[in-house]
Amino acid sequence: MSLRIAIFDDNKNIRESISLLLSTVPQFEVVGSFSHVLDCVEDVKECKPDIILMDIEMPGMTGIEAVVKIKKEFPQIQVLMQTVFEDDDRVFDSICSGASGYILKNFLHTKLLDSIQELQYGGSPMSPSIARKVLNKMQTVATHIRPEEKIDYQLTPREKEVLSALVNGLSYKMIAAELTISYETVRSHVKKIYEKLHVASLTEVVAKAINNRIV
Amino acid sequence: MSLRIAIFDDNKNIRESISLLLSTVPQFEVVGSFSHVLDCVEDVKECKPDIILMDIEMPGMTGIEAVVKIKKEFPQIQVLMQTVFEDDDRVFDSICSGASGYILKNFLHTKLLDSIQELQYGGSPMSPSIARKVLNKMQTVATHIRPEEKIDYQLTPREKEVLSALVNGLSYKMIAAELTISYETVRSHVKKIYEKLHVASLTEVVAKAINNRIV
DNA sequence: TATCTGATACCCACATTAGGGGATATATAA
DNA sequence: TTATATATCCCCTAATGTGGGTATCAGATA
Repeated sequence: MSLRIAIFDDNKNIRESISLLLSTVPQFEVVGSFSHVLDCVEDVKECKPDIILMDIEMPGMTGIEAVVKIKKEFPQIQVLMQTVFEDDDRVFDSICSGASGYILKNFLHTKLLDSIQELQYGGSPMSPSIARKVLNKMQTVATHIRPEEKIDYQLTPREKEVLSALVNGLSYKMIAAELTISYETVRSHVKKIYEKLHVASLTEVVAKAINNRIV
Repeated sequence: MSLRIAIFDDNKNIRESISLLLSTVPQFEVVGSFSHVLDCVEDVKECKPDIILMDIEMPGMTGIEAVVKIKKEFPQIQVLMQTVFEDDDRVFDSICSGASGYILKNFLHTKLLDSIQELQYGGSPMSPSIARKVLNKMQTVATHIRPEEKIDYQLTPREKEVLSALVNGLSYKMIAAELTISYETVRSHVKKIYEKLHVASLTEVVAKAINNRIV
């Protein structure tokens, strides 16, 4: 069973040398080769690739934006980003866009064939330095979103209801109506919430509630 | 220049076969081989490895906990996790613990040597399926922390300053003092912000600002 | 039984924010 | 040269929130 591959790269030489390289593997079939991604969705619809090799820097629209569009239409297609750059933003954005692999161009000649096969078998080929960046990012992101602030403020169920209503922008009156309790009761709950969260204004409550994912 | 390697694995056969494998490379030197991690910090202090091969499942303390301790004391040491398991939690926890690579044991015989070298040169070796898991996690985490709705509300720089002060819980008075403008000016800005964000109360402003990461 | 907590409700006095105006100065764009 | 946008300031009234209390009642706990 052959594997259909499409190439997006604004450099003609690179497209051709990649094609040549791929042609050495019998089951690889280059079904499309494009110099820009302005019509990428149509192009992909036409040539129906299993795997796309996507350059990042291209005129008009970047490969990253293209991947977003393509993955939206054809989520099953695997995209391998290839670029000369390895700045954090590009790497991170590529991953978020839905790419399944990311290799630097100076690894192309030695690793491209392996990478494609790895993709095919459910792996995510990455150049070593990219893999390291990804892991580091994971670490910082994880310790950033997870940890600490998952303090338990010991809010009662009712207080949590009030709190989430507050975060949704309701006034005390509206909350009273919503929960069918009196305005004064809402006030009592809010006072308790203030105590428990150690804050002194509604805006602080809302900020703290959202940032600490209490609601 | 030789590379000092330590092994932590409760299975004696595995430790020995790894040692044997590593001994085929002249510049690799196995400086320690341990069946548990209960004294890992002391062990590491003693044998001073550059790289540690860490099994996850071990009696007493898991490899993941051990990595946390080791990286705290010796942050420059590179740790390669090796395990038969690839459930999301273990993988994710390992990465958060500070490991620089993660390979499955059934790849040990073919990939261990390459992996160690990759580590040495600043890469992060991962078995293909692990790499995929990591990328997927990144995607979900990323889309979770930076949710789409990055709508541009066209706030002016000054309005953004006011907004971020609001989110930090400051009152109009305090903001006025902070920005050295009058209370009334703060009010004017806030009015504008209300218009632009289509909201009608401070709490909504704060909630919207945080959720859409305007600030 | 006595005490505590969660949820409910009320009062008063004061502070702050909301909503409706209008005004001035400056720079930039049409 | 009018507009337009930004940033600044002011007034007044109504609505809402803040801080200090007190009180009832049910249910769990000591």
